Order: sequence, then C-alpha cells, then structure tokens
Amino acid sequence: MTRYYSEHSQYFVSVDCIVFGFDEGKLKLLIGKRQMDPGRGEWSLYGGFVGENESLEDAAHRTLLQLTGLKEMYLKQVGAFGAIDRDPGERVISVAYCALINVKDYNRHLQEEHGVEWVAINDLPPLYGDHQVMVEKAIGILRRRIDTEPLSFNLLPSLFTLTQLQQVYEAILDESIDKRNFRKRMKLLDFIEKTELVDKQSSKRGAALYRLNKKVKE
Amino acid sequence: MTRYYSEHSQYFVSVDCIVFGFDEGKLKLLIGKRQMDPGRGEWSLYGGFVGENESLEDAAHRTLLQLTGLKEMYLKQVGAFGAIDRDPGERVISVAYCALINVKDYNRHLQEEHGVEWVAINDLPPLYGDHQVMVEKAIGILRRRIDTEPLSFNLLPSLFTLTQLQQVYEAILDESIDKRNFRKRMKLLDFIEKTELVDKQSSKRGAALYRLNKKVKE
DNA sequence: CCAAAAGTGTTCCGTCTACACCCATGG
DNA sequence: CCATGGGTGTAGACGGAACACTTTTGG
Repeated sequence: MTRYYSEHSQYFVSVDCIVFGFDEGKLKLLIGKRQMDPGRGEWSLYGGFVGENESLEDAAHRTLLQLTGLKEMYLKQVGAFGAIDRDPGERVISVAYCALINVKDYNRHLQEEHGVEWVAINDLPPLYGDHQVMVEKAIGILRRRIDTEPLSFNLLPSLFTLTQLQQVYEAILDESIDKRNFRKRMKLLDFIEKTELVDKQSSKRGAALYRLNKKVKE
Repeated sequence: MTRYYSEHSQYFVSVDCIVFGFDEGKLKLLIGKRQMDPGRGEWSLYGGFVGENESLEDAAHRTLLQLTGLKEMYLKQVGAFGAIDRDPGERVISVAYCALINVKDYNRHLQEEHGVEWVAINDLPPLYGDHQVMVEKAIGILRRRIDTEPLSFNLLPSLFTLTQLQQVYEAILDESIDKRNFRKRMKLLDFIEKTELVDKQSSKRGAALYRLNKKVKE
C-alpha cells in the first residue's frame, strides 16, 4: 500500500458507549468498574478500541453487541474527545456514542459477565477520565432532540402505554408534564397507533397499549 | 512512559475545517484545490493532521490560524468521520469543525497563498472524499441552532445593520423572512443593542448599526 | 424628484398551558 | 367498596405569521 501520510503521528482511537435504559420510572445508564489498568476499579463507560477493519460506527456496534447482546438499536454519535491527557494511561482519542435500549431486551447474564450495572442518571458516581462530560453531552442531545425525533420509543418495549411514554419524557427532560396535554400531543403524532391490546400489569383497570406504525427515519 | 494499550492499532487523525463566511448576501465556504496526493487538484476543505502536543480543538485552531490569520472565532465540532475508506489515500479518522468568520477580517493574501476561494454553498463543486457530508452536517447544525444560540453575529462585523443580520438568517435557513417580524424578534433579544452610529454604505437614508453587548455564552 | 433601502403596528390564528373529575377493576 | 392508575375537555394566554405604507436622502 502506498504511504501518503507517514510523516504524521498516529493515535489509539476508541469508542465509548453511553447506554441509556429506562427502568423503575428512571433514566439509567449502564456503567461498570474498569477491569484494566489504568483506573482499575473506577466507574466507567463501556468502550473499546477501533479495529482496522471497522468504521467508528461499526466499532460502537461491536462493542454494544458484546455488552448487551443486541444487534439493532438507536445509536447516535455524541462527539470526539481528544484532550491530550483525557485518558490517564496513554493518549487515546475517543468517539462517544449514545445508545438507547429497552432494558427488558438486555441480556441479563451479560451484565454480570461484564460487571456492569444500571445506575440512575441522577445518582451517578464520579466516572473515569472525561466520561462524565460525555454523559452530559449525550443527555443534552437527547433533550434537544426528543421533540424533533422519535427517540423515546427506543427505551420502551414495542408495545407500550402512554403512561410509560410520558415517564420516559419526564425522565429525559427531568421535569413533570401534564397528563392531558401530553396525551393530546401524542395523539397528533402519526407514527404511533393504539392497539386493541391492554396492559394489566400496572393497573387494575388496564391501560391501552400503543405501538409505532412506521419505520422511523433518521 | 508506561504502555497500556500497545496491542491495539493506531491511526492518523486529522481535523477538517468547514469555514463559513457571509458575503454578497450569500453564505460561503472556504474551499481549495488539494495541493497534495492523493486527490491533488480536487476541491476540498482545508484540514490538517493532529499533532502530539495538541488537542483536537487545538489542531482545529492551529489549522484555522494558518488558513485565515484569525485567532479567535466561533468554532464547533461537527463530528468524527471514520469510514475505513473515507480517505482515498490511507485510513485517516477525521474530526470536522465548523467555523464562522467575518469575511472582512480574513487575511486576503493568505487566500492566494493557500489557493482557497470563497464559494457560495448553493454552488459547491463536488468535494474530496466525504467532505460534502461534513458540510451538510455542519449546515444542519447551524440551522438547528440559529434560534437557540447567537451564531449569526460571528459572520458579521462587530457593527452591523438589521438588514445584514436578516440576510445572514435567510442565507443559513435558505428561506425568506418577513422584515417586520424579524425586527420585532430581534428587539426582544437582550444581547444586541442599537448604537447611535449609522451605516451609509448600503442606502441613502442610512441604517442604524447594532452591536452585541454581552459576552456570548456557549 | 425619484429610486432604493430603512423603518414601523395590528390583526388573526393556531399552539401551549393550566386545570379537576369520572372510570374501570382487582383485591 | 375502595384504592389505584387510566382516561378525558375547555378556556385563556401567548407567540408566530400575514400583511403595506411612510420616511429619508444621494444622485
């Protein structure tokens, strides 16, 4: 292979995954204690190095597959982080990706295998390196996009109640929403539809289940 | 230095700068013909490789200083681009940055030195590699943020007329705006203020000049 | 005196917000 | 029968959109 750029330096490039889930009415993040040096034992996002035969996004998908057992999920780039000393070990340039998954789909024994836990975002411990900043930026993106893009559904099962959906909105925006106004707004969305099915889990009366009816565009 | 990650691959990392300016009532981009292989002669964004002693943002600033002679400017990360074959030469992971500058501040002889030109965004030629995609993403960011963040002022001199400001909005959003409504909205912004000065360049009657009165927050 | 750009208000309509009560059911 | 969560409508406030004419002055 012809070498064009050989006079320049090369760097390790990693991806860090900010995996959001929704459980017990809260927005949660999958984090674990680092199992390698440096920073062994510190709370950290799950990440991995970019391989030679994969794009950044491929690397994020591979990492997320290892971590969650899931192949398809909502994935969005949060940004590149390249401060010289951002990693306490060596210089690593990292690209953060934000993923939204349905906690129920998560393969539970992978959780133990990787030593990760779901932690509520309002209750996060200090995180390794600049991971805190990545998380904050990811939440900012979610907040800004939640009304423009059908994000929230990725955090729920394919059948969901309006109450669940409202809880997702409230968790992401960190504010409470009026139930009637919320339901009115949701009725105007053309990509969700009511089914005949009823969820009896959470109430005696039962709540109508809704689903997406179109493939969501980027 | 202790080596922690040596089993992993390393990559060239570059920054590519999407430099917007506003001139002749149009939004323009600073692009030039590549002066190196591969792709010599193709239209391209201006970019550079990331050095060992600089962060990604430092690299973008350095590159922009070389290109424009300007030290301070609005700069925002557009995203990381890492497809395996995105660069026709070798694998290079690139982080795109979007800069907004006032064309009048631009050091004109640097333009010739670097062989770059201001080209209206509606009139761009095909660009090298994935640069087109970077530009589109940058424009999307500007459009989404123009009403949330005081962006537009970076494309104008420190004293500007409301007509100029409106032209910037129209150029970024690619749609025309009602003059009265626009001026009403601008009057509500607390960070711009009318001065006693009058611009006689563009009209016989003269137009009031405005300026920013607060340091802009991120 | 006229061409060219600056400047200025009002009305209408649609959207968002606030707000409280009845319903269905399992235990 | 009652506790629990599900479900519904209306009125007022507010903000955005449509719309046309007068002013100033250099040439």
